[in-house]
Amino acid sequence: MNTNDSKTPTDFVRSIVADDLKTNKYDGRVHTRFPPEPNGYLHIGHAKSICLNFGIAAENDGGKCNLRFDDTNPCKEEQEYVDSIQEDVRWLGWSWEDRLYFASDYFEQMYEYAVALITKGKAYVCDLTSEEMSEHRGSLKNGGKASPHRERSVEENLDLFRRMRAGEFPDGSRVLRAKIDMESPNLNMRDPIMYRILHAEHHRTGDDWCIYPMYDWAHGLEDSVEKITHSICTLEFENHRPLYDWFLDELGAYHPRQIEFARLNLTYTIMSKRKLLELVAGDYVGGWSDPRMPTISGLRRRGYSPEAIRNFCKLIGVNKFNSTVDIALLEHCLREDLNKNSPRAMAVLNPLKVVIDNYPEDQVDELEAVNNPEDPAAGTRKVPFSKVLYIEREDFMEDPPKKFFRLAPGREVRLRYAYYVTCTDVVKDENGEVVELHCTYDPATRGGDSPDGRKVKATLHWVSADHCLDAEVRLYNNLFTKENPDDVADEGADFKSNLNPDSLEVLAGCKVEPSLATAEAGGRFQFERQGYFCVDSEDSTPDALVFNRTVALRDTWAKIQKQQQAQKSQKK
RNA sequence: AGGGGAUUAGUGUAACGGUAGCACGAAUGGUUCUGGUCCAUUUAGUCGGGGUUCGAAUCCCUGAUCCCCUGCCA
Repeated sequence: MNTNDSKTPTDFVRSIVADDLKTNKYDGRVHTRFPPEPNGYLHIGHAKSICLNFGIAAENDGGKCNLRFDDTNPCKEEQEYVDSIQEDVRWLGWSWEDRLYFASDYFEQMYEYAVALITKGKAYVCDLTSEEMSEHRGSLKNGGKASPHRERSVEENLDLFRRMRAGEFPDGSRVLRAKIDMESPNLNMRDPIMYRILHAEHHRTGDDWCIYPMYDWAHGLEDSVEKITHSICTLEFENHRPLYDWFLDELGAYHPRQIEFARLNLTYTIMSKRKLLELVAGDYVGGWSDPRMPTISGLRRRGYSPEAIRNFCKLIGVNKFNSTVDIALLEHCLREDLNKNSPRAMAVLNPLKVVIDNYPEDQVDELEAVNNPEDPAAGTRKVPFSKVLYIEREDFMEDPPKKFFRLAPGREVRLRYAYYVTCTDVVKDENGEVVELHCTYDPATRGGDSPDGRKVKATLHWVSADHCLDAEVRLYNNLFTKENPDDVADEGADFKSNLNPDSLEVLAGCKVEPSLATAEAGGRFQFERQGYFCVDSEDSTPDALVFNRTVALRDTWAKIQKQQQAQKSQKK
């Protein structure tokens, strides 16, 4: 079945949207938003949210989705993140058209709304220190107690708040709080802070402001100003919804509906921006776009296609309970897309020299190879064949076990698109290491088929020694050794103790077919019988090719080998 | 005696009182000039206990388990 064509999944969020459309709750409008804080790079978990928000907008007539930066905390946010986020959303294939917004653009409006709330007697300036406020807040089981400043007059509050904005008070000396209910079992309703004083430079507003709005106060207003219909966020904000509703109701402002869904978890992966930042800052990886990172930029550099990621997001569904998706599902979506769309090439990662003894010394055959068996339109190309070749070292065994179908002394195999060859001799060095093979070829099998109908059990990839290009190949494995990287053995250890020391393996001296000379940065290929690879977009040059392994092909031989080894060790 | 949310094969999800289905994974076989792809088959589930009903994953009661909430983060 072609999962790309599978119809749009129905989930509880889409059901709510459909119901609201039916009852004409928002005049038939559907307007969502993706509201990242620009304090890190986007990752595959964000892709789930992006596909949900932009997806819902795209599926409904006239539906819109805004890209909005929730830049209300100047201490953590940077322009670099603003830029990368836009690049990533675009690369994933979505468009916010002309609706690029910043929460910081609404600061003035938010200020006026705050004045309105103060005037209504529903907000007050509080001078408690953060420690005192924490004490006053009470605990999960016990109610809080009122701040001594709770009953300040409207006039005094207005004056104090104006002076907060004017910069008359130092950081942390005062806050503006909503006057709600210090007894509420929901801690978020115990007179939450709306504004704090922060004499910090904001990446967009500079030093225009020294008071900054808190999330709960700001976010609903942002949604309201943009006339969002469905404000989709993650589960941990469920407890904040009463506050979201309270602010908008007290203000009598346009009121979107907040809906919470479960964030994505993936096996062998961390999704916390804080932890990802820790890996980058601590040089555990080569940056946000390291191909081992679950960031969109990392996946892109690794060779993922946007289609694969979008299809993955479609398959995982949307729900209200936490779950952890098997990374194998992501890789399945990847292979499915790459299999259909990547041109094939031959590349020998771990070369073993082969001399075809009965092949003429200076002859070169130009053999025709299929570019993509899944796509006839991709056409064919010529691959040069000559007397000295390289094959994959692991495609030869001197003493092959059962079920090993590849080359061995005296055995005949096919060289893909070329000839049948038979191994006649094995050359070893002083350590007994195989360094060269001698074979004979059957000229009648040119192109790869035997006119007498003779069968071989294996087809090997190869390159011509005189024509091939050298390349570096980077093999990637899971960044963590544990399904759940936070599952740490020792007290005091953290997720970094589960980092996989073999997450990157660099292979030098790989031999690739000459057609790859013109491969463009980021270009994706299937190296036949091995996996999907792409030209590294940062380090590859025409003189020094670098390929990243995006994902290996499924490998049943590896499974058989594992079984055989398991059986062997059982017998012992 | 805090509040909120949730629980369907190994994993992720569907079924909205009417045959528990799909995908991934795993296993087996077939096809194949990639041990890939493709095809076929198999595997395996409603958190427990009560009820309501002709009929319950779905409604009610009850218990268990998991997640979130005491930042001047979002």
